[in-house]
Amino acid sequence: MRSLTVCAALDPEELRRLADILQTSRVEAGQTLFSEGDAADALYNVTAGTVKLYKLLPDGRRQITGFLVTGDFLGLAVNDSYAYTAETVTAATLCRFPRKKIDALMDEFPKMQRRLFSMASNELAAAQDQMLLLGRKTAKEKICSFLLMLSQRAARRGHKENPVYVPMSRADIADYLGLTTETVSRTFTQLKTAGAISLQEGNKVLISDMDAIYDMAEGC
Amino acid sequence: MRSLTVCAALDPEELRRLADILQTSRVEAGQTLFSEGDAADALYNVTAGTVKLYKLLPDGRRQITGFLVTGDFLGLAVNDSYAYTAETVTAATLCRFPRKKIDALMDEFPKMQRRLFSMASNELAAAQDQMLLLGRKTAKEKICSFLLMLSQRAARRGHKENPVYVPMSRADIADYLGLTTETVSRTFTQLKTAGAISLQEGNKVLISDMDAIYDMAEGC
DNA sequence: CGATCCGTTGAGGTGCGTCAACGGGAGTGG
DNA sequence: CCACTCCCGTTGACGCACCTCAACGGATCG
Repeated sequence: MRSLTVCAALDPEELRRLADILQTSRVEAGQTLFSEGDAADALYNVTAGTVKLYKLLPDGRRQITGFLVTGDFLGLAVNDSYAYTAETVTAATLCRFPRKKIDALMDEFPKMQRRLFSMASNELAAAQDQMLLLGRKTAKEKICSFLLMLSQRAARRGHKENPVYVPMSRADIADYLGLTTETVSRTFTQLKTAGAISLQEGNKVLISDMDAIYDMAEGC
Repeated sequence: MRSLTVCAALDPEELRRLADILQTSRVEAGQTLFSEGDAADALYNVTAGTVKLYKLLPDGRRQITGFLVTGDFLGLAVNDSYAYTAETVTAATLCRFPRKKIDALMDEFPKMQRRLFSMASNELAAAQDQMLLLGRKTAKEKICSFLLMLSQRAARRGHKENPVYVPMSRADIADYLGLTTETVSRTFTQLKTAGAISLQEGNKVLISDMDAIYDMAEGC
């Protein structure tokens, strides 16, 4: 079994119990794991690939609230129903924990609950950063912040921070940053022309002037 | 001692222990409780009044990430430092829990930790709604969503849902919705002219056409 | 080799921001 | 009691960052 972030703080006994209840599954790109409003009967942990979460308005406008990668969990729900849709961006593998069983485990192992709480706190902080981005940053600042987020996340997972792997489409990036695909594309071109980045094979972005990207992410 | 939302699920013994460590304080309007980057040495629970949380960009642009009222808690931190500034909107009373002591209590009383986790999950869901608002809604949709949020929150706390008490300034509303004060003002005027709302004495907004506000909040 | 999807680029429009002015209420001081 | 100032909300005129609509090229696939 792959090491799971949720489980990092657990002892062997707890891990064994967890392994008993999880189901691992492989999902190809572009598949819906669950939809907004579905009964929230499970918690998921991403062990490979990228997953996006999004909410829709009645007329189809979409806001992507997060891109999840290895170690992230999804499926926290409020009223026993999911508040967002989850869809794979790339092929992915996930661990599925039935909610009833995980609730029971949380009572039994406070350390696990604490770990989940800590992860939820981190997500809350990330959500607040994203609100600042959506409410107050310009298109260029949004794109630079986005690239930096991906870079820093890759570094934290032990991958190289540059070039950055950007598996999602322009449409997904736009719906994450509150822009249109055209504006995303134009802004990439601007940054390319300015010599701050260059686009490479395989959906990779080379940040050639990291300092400039840092400054532009915060409007300095 | 007033009943605290964090404590709703606790038994008398737990409540007594909690009462031992909390400090209650009265704070007037416009005071800063703590600033972004400060050492996060305490958790707070609002027992009266309204508090706003915000983040700043280097050039002064501001994003308010939430307005907290009675029962809400604040002070969750990631790296032992606060990720946002907290400031009172109206005069308020708060309970302050030193972090070290609350951490110890959480280990002792899993029910309390569970309650905090559940509140964090709710905040996460609210944050995702706010991202949809900031990234994809128009000014009119934002204002209508905001009024509905205040109305529903008042109802949940046992107050009447209409008229809605709006204690915050146009500038605060603007920084919460990703707009300018002028646009907030103009949009209120539009809604007033359309007969959907009317402004009353004492910072109250009467929603005269609730259905219209509902529809406009989601772009129907 | 047509069909589809995705990213890019251009031309033009617009919703909201910017800048400015004004009026009312609250606080202050004479 | 009356100036005077400050702050807040409102309104108008104008500009622009980003959206909309459209066209096109390359990649993938049957």
